[in-house]
This record gives sequence, C-alpha cells and structure tokens, in this order.
Amino acid sequence: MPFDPGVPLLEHIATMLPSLRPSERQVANTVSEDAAFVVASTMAAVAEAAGVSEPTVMRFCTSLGFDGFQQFKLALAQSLALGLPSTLSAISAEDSVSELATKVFDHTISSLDRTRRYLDAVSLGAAIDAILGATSMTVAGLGASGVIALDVEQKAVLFGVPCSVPSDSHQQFMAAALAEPGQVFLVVSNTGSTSTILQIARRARDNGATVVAITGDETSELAGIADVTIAVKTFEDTDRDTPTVSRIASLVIVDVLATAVSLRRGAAHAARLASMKEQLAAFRRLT
Amino acid sequence: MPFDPGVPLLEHIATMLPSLRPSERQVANTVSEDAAFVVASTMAAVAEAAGVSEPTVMRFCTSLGFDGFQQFKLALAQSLALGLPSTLSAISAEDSVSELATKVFDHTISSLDRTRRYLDAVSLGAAIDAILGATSMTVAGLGASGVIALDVEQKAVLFGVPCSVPSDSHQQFMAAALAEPGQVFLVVSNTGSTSTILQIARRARDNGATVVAITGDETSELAGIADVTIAVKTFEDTDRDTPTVSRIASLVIVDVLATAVSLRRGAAHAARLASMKEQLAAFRRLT
DNA sequence: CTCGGGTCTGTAGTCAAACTACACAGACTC
DNA sequence: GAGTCTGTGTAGTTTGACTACAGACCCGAG
Repeated sequence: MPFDPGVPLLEHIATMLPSLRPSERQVANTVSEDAAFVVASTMAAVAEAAGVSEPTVMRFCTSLGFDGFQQFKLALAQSLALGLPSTLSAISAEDSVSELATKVFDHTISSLDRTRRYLDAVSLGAAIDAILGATSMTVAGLGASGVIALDVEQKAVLFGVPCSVPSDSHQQFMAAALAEPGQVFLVVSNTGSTSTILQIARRARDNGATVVAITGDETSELAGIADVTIAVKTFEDTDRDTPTVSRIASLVIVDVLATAVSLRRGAAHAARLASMKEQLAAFRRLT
Repeated sequence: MPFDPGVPLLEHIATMLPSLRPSERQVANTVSEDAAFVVASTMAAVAEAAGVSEPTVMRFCTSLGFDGFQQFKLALAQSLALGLPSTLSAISAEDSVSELATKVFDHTISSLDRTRRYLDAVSLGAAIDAILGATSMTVAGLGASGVIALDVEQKAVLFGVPCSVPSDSHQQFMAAALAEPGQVFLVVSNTGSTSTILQIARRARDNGATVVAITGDETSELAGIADVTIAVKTFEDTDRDTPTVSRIASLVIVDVLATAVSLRRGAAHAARLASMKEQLAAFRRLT
C-alpha cells in the first residue's frame, strides 16, 4: 500500500499507530517527538534513539507504505517544510512572540495546503464560467465573511463585470429580491448555515440568479441552495476565536477566480487593467 | 559557507548561477527544470541527466553551501513542498483551472513562508506591547489595505481595546488630528508611500499617538515616520494586478498580533470571549 | 506442564551509493 | 611558447541502506 501524500505524514503515523508492532511504535514515538532529528540522521542513529535495531526502523517505514527509509525521510522533510500541523503545536500563553508567530504562520500555511488538496476544479470552473457569462455580480457576506466580500470589491476590475457589495444584511436582501436571470450572486459564509444568509441566497436563486457559494461546509444548507458550491476545507479552529484561516483560504480562492476570469477575458481587458494600474500609481503619489 | 534556509532554494540557485563553474551550471539547469526528478533520483542519475560526472554534481552541492548531495536533496524536497515560486511557474492564459489554482496557491504559500522567515520578532513584540498599553486603537488603510483594516475591526474583540476603523481618508485624517498620547495608530500600506497615508501617519505621530506601521517596504517613508514598523516581505507581484499575497500576509500578521494580545490579557479576557462566541452562535441561527 | 506453531526482533552480511584523492586537459598569463 | 592554475573526469574507499536468516518470545493445545 503506497503512502498517500494527501494526508499529512505525522497525522498518518498517528492513525497507523494501533496497527504497528510494539517496537515499531517506539520508532513512531521517536519520529513524532523530534522529526527534525530524524530527517537529519541516518537509519542507525534513529534506531539507537528509539532503542531498536535498524531493520525495525526499516520495517516501520514499509509498514507506513514507503519503499524504504530514504523515501520516508524525504516525505518527512516535506511535511516539516509546511510547518507542524496545528494539532501538534497548540498555542499557549507561555509562548514567546517568535514562537507564536511561527505557530500561527505554520497553521495558516498547512491549512492552505489542505485547502489546495481538497479543492474541486469542476466547481471552480463552473463558477468561472458563470461569472464570465454574467451581466453583473453581487456579493453577500456578513461578519468575518464581509471581509471577503470587500476583497472581491477590490478585485472587481479584474472580474470585468459591474460588481456590487451591499454592506449589511438588509441591503443584501434587497439586492437578492431584485435579482434577475443572468446575474451572479456570490454568497460567502463559512458555516453555511447563518439563517440571514440562507434567506438571501434562496431569494436570489428563486429570482433566477446564479448562486455561487463559498463555504467551509459543503454539506451545509447553503450548499443545497447554491447552483455552484466551492468548498473551502481548512483545519478546524476550535481553539481559536476567529476563523482567520478559513477567511484567508477564501481570499485565495477569490484570487484564483479573479485571476482566471481576468485571463479568460483576453488581451483588451488586460490592456485596460494595465492602464488603470499606471493611473493609480500616479494618483497614489499625488493625493 | 553553510546554506541559509531563509532564502528559497531555487532562488538561491538562480542567484549563485554566475559564480558557478560551467559544468555546475548544467547541473543547476537540470535541477531547475525538473526538481522533482532530482529529489527522487541518485547522484549518478542526476549526473547523467545533466551530462556531467558525479563529482561535478557533488561540487555543485558544496558550491551552494551544502555538506553533500543528500543534504541538498533534503533541502530541495522541502522547498518543493511549499510549491514552486511564482517566478518559476508563471501564470498563463493556457492554464487549466486546476493548474491555475495550484499556481496561485503555491505562490501564496511560498510567499507566506518568506514572510515568516523575514519576520522581525522585536518589532512584533513592540507592537504587541504598544497595543497592550493603549487606551484605544485606530486603524488606517486605503484601497486594498482597507480590507486589512476591516479585518482588524473583526478582531477588535480580541485586542480588548476600543478599536475604530474610519472608512475613508478624510475620516482617517480627522481621527489622526484628534489623536492623543496613549493611543495606538495602526497604519497599513503596502507601498508605504501613498501620500495621504503618510500625512495621516505624520499627524497621528505629531499628536503623540504611537504609530505602528504594517508595510511591504521597510525602507519606505512610512517606516521612517512610524514608532514601530512591521515589515511584510513577500514575493513581488509585478506580473499580477492586485497585491493579493501581500494583503494575505498582512492578514496573518494581524492574526499574530491579535492572538498575542489576547493571550497576554489573561483568563478574564478569555472568558469574556468564550461567552461572546456562544452568544454569537445563537444569534447566527436566529436571525 | 510441555510441546509446537507462529510472530516478532535482532545479528550478520551484501550491495549500492555517496564521498574523496588524484591525475589530466584546457586556458590564461608572463 | 612554457608554466601554472582552474576546471573536470576517473578510480578508489567508505559508509549507510537494505536483505536473508536465525533466535527468542508468546500463545494455544494436548
């Protein structure tokens, strides 16, 4: 059974732990406790650190689905590069500033990595096509998701369609009530179950607009309402207070959408953007 | 000279290229063209692919500052895990949706990695202390940086100080004109040279507020004005139309600040946040 | 309680790959 | 034009990954 690179390695080891032999578990513990040491060491050194023989280390690697120790070491090095998954490096009040920063960055990066792996190209493609064919786009998002909506507004020029971002739920609902076929309604909600947002999405869809949802839960009610659902898989933030990583992942998704739509619009669109950029640079200096 | 892991490896190779010997450059090209192959291969295979002898490959590794081929391979594997830097995987109109998504994510992830590496813990610590000791916080940012300002507003509860985010430049200037000692003025500007923002920052500082700058250019005029400057190093976005990656990096920095400040405020603050969270969850379902 | 089968773990050995010492070839200088 | 120095490949050595095998332990059955 070959190792699936889609699952973070240290997580994979934890999963496999029960099915490993006793001495192999000692190796697993050694790896979990100081992965950096293992990456830098030879098989003999790892064997000694774990208190077992070399072939046991070898067996540990093959049990995990690798061809050998070398391959395992390479995979371990790669998983370390993304930073330790949040589950393995909980944030505590005793952390120094630089530890804290490293942990938050690690967490964000490995979350983005996960989002990338679980991303559905078909849904993305459908969303891009919908925007390319739309007469206008309206973005709805409340609270934290409102930040994403504002980001879409910043990128409106890339999308190349009139793009409105009503700021509060009443304005968003009014826009949904006035929605027409040919319009795209981009609805952002991490939970996918905020009732206000659901009403807005439902109304927009009933009026014939194409509803594109960006949500963290693809089984949510919002996903059921939307014509196209883009799932944003991240690590859960149970111990954190604001869903920052999911917000950042959504921003990257919006970036993908904007880039794709802009590219598909062709050269004339690109030229207009370049011109806009120049004028903006001049404006920045003057005002 | 040991290799500095702070610089992405493939970039480092490109930098070192002129100082390499001709045959070593062939190795460098082979590595740049198909890094994944090199990671999976032995020294002999790489030597053959590059059309040189094994010791030349070895010399190439030592020239880059590594102890040997093994160490180089490990480092290469790690840099691959972060995705290829944008310079090596330019976005083109012919890309499929999934290629495009991968490239945008790769670019974002490796940019965040760079930001993390260049982050200055001292500045961050100074910013955290400033916010902890402040009576109130005002956030100023225009255009794309306005999104960051809005994100700070979302996290205001974490900071635990009254937090105002004037939406346009005139309101921001008025707030700066009314600034007093004890207040923190968080100024966000990627370029650090937008004249409006500079005037706002200068006025806030002259009125005695502590000015904390988040900027992409630590040599900018804004950095000179601010009491504390947090530099957000990312890859340059010359071929892209909106500075999305720098915006995302800044968001993560804000997340670090918010998390740190929140933790330092202690248990009572944490309890209030938990209570707020519960009430918000109920509100989401009802409205 | 003892005997047999099966599983687990370490010992010894082999092979391949990384690393090193050296010699030759080409180029540049004096 | 000769000498020296830089650059590159050849041949050899060593180390570490991988493999075959044997001993030890555990469990169940007689």
